[in-house]
Amino acid sequence: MSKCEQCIVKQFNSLKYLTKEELMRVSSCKTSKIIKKGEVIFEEGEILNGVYCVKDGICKLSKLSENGKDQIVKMVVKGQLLGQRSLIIEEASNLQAVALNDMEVCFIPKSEIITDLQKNSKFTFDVLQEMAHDLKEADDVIVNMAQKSVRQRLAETLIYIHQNFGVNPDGTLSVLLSREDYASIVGTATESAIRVLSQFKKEGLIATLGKFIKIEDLNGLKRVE
Amino acid sequence: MSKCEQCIVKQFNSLKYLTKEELMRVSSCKTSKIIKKGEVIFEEGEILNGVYCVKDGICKLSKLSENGKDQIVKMVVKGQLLGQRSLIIEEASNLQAVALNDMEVCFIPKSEIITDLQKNSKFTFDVLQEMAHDLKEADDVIVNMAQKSVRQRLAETLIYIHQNFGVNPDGTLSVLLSREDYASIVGTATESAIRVLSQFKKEGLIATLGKFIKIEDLNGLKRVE
DNA sequence: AATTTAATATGATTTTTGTCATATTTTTCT
DNA sequence: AGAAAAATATGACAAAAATCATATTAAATT
Repeated sequence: MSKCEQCIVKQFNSLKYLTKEELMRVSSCKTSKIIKKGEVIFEEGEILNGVYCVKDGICKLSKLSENGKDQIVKMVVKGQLLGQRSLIIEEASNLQAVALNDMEVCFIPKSEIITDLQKNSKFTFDVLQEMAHDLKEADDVIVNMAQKSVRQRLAETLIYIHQNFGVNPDGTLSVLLSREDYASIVGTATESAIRVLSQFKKEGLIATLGKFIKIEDLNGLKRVE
Repeated sequence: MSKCEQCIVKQFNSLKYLTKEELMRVSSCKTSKIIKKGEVIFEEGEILNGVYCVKDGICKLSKLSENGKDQIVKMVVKGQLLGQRSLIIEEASNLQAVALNDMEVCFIPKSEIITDLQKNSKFTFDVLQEMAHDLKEADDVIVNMAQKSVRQRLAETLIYIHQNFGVNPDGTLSVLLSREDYASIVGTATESAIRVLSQFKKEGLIATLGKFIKIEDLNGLKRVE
């Protein structure tokens, strides 16, 4: 199995602040996992016994609302950690994680990482910084959810994905989401998401190549009201 | 001026993990402030040079949406810290803080607290835990905003205030909010908030005593759909 | 105390979004 | 390849919420 010390992925997350010794210890007890598209990584309410380091792929974090609909709260990509929060507050996960495409993740047991979290202050502070950043982003999502129209939210979602997760060589969004996923990010009915995307297409803001979406007019999308 | 070492308020936040020496240092450079109801503690976009420890009173944290409406994202009460996030990520505040009643706060300069944040691992870890908790709460708010009706959100807001901020001797909610504030928490038009509250009153779920709101039927509120 | 201003309240109407029904297309499975 | 299932699309209608108008009440100011 590959070693954490040499793993390029750790450069993108807080693990880069572990010392060589700490990394070797983590490396020796981590387990690598392949997760297929659509598979559940962990369930809402599940007690996590460690964190996942995403080596490849992307997943969605969602929460089941009382009305039975899933709400996607965040997407986690290659390079990021998954499940730190539950570990830190020692509670069951309040989110479900599902792979959006085939993934490769490393699982690091709680016992190995928790000491670093309490001893290595650089590491802890970096986790803290990332969490502060996530919180800021969450606040922005709250404001958008509360104040903007479905049309605006969907436009912004497309822009967000474009900017944060990149595009394929042909310019289509590299993250492939179903209409239901889009609805679940925006917090609307699937039919409404479909309708708005069709509208965007008619207006020339986006184009679809098979299942893929391509942003044709980024500034136009930014102007959507 | 009173001393942090003896201050009861610190028991409710991460400052309790500072050592006696650290506390004395903090105490010697903190400044105490009285903030009147309605006054701005800090503005959105303002660069904070420290954190506030709330000794008494309550304030709202809000963000101005692009459509010109304020969205209240969180309320901070006596015992809690204010402004940690901006300090941690070293960015301007993305929220505005306004006192909801007369407040007493202590301002701790950044320079004094940042070293503790990087050296005292117990302190850092506690801040991390609080932030993880806030993030979980923020996720729940996102789901509620996205999936629930204004009626439901307002009912839940009343319950939240009741449970977290307590009641006066006569049973009315101790936090006094305008209808506009309620609208701004729930993310709706002021008229809609007023309408729903009137409806709740007609249904016997709440009563109003002057400007104060009293929950008459907690279980009924919980059942609101 | 009288006047102005702000907050609360309510009706009428429009806009936005959700729901249900039903095609049509695409994917999956045997 | 062909059947079954799932995803996408669109129309018609209902429900929720926003907007605009206008009272009414309460608070602040002189």
